[in-house]
Amino acid sequence: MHITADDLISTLRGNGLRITDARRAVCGVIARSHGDHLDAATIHDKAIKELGTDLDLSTVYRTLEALEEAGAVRHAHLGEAAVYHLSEEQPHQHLVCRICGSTTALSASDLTGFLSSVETLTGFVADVEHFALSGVCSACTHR
Amino acid sequence: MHITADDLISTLRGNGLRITDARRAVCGVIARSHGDHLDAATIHDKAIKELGTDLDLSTVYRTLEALEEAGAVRHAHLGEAAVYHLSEEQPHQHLVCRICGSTTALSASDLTGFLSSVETLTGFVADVEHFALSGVCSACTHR
DNA sequence: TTGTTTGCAAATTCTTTGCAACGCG
DNA sequence: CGCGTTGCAAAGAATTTGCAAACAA
Repeated sequence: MHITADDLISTLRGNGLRITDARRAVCGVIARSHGDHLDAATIHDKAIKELGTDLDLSTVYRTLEALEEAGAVRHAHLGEAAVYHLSEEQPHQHLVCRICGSTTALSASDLTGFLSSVETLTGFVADVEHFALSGVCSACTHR
Repeated sequence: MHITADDLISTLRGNGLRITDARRAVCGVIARSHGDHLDAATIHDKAIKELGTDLDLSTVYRTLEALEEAGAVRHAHLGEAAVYHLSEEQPHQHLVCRICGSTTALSASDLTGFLSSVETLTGFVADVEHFALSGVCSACTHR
């Protein structure tokens, strides 16, 4: 089942945090972002639209931090800015083309073999989600 | 054979660039860094020692950019700051522990299988070097 | 000489932080 | 009411850029 804004709000409340309009807006944006990975600036813009009033970027960062501490949200580094997404999404490796900037995803099932061999070899439990893999996409290769 | 400072200097000269004390110092630092991945601030410090006189950080960045454009040097993102290294070094994946910050390397041979399957699946030619893989090292797992 | 480089300082980009006012519970 | 939250403005950290002076070729 999909996570809703209310689920996120409940998570915050469950962690003893107070519920404000700012947090409701950010939770709404994240909940509706399913599949997308948004950076703080984008979340900020969308939250302002959702809210009607203004909202400080630092509040967005603080809310994302709270959601991340609560385990509901995670962030990844695909390029310059960090992008945030629900932690329930299934892990996938991002492949970012250094030429055209496009992002391709590699599903979890295509990664398991690699990850278990990494763990066997080094004892390292990798979080593929966190950093993108840089490279050249097939379209740019054929040019 | 190992790349020397003079090789790097020749590369720059070959690209029509002028040779200055600043560039000689940066090339020297990079050439002697074999195996290490240094960030701009570290290269800056070492270059100043090598040079005796002062040297601006922006000059270090510009020299690294020139070396990178010439194809002699590449950079990777392991943490906050970018790190630079000779491009002749054999590709290896960096595994950075998000708990203790330690870095483990995974050799090229352990990666070929994974990389070729990525290419088969998506047509994406990955540059494992560029971004580190985040995760938890075995020492931190056992704690 | 002359077009490149450099140092310096300021601008940028993303993110964090201090603090007084504000508002949820 | 009391303490968590917010907005604001400023601090940071890494990197880039504009410009006039200095310098390699």
